[in-house]
Amino acid sequence: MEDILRSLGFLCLGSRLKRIGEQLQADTQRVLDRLDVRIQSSQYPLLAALDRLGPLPVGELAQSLGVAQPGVTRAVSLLIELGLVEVSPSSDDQRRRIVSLSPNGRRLVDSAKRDLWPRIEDAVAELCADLSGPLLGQLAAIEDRLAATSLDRRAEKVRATAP
Amino acid sequence: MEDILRSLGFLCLGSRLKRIGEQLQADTQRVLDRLDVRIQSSQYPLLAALDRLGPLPVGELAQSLGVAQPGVTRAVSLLIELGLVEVSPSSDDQRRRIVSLSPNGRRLVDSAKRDLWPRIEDAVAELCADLSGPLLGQLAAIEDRLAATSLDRRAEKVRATAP
DNA sequence: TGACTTTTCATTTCATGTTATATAACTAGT
DNA sequence: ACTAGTTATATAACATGAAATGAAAAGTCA
Repeated sequence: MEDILRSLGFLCLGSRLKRIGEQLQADTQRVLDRLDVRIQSSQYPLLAALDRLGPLPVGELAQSLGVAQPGVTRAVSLLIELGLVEVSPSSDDQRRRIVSLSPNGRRLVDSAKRDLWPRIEDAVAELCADLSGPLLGQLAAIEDRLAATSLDRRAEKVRATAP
Repeated sequence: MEDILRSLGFLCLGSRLKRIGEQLQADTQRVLDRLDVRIQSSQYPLLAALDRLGPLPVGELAQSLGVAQPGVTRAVSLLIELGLVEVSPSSDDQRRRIVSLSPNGRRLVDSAKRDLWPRIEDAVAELCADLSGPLLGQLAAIEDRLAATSLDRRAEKVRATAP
């Protein structure tokens, strides 16, 4: 069965990037599910941003993640319910709501930095190893490699071989 | 403002690919809006698949597009409402619904192939021109170029310079 | 032939992105 | 200090992806 997005090349690059990205996220989610982490893989970038940059107002968080502000507002509400982040009003500007990691969120991030993220990063790095040349060719290689061995299988192998 | 997804590299490659893909699609949508084409840019791959492969049942359409079947069912319903595709039952298997371009859909695809798609393809090709080396570097270059000149602006320029 | 399994598609539910808009707080100009 | 504009966030409406589930048709096998 012909892969239309691949055949169309540059014309459908947007759809194709989205498709590959979604597959990577879905595979990452499977890794999380297997480890009984109960958050969505897509929430990690927000937590990582708070970890890296410290407490931030909603708007700056959106900017640093490169997404629209309503998406961050919604994600923050969800993470508050899960008890992973907290919000406090800014002292000098009552409109701003400063988002920060809660103690539980801190623990989650610390353990992810130690145990989870390196594994995923290694799996993705392995997936992209030795790629070079034009973008479309690299994307095709990634798709082929993913079809042969999904990212979550790779993540297991990485763990198995790491000391 | 630090771009977290970029800083995190391979760890958030999935989110990053999605983000770039969404931006490309949004820019493409702006090109369509300006030309008063009233369909979503994300519908074009489906129409292109029917154009390239001829009438197809829903399942094979989903497979050739690399998306899940419910997405295709929904997109087809929408395109039927717009009068761009038609569905007919398969003669030998009553479960299958064969999707094909309607006369209006045929006209839309033909005009897009002539006027629209080459312009978008050229703009994306220009966006990705002269890229080489590691994937993350190419993605960063694409993001930087898009930030400097959006894809819809590039599409206009391409048209302006083409004879 | 009749019961069980598989296949195909539709529907539902949910996650997450967008844009548009409402509201509250801040800022400036008179 | 009042009015007008701007900014920060929340909310609503919509688009689109996935997974789970349901229902009908086809296939299989005793």
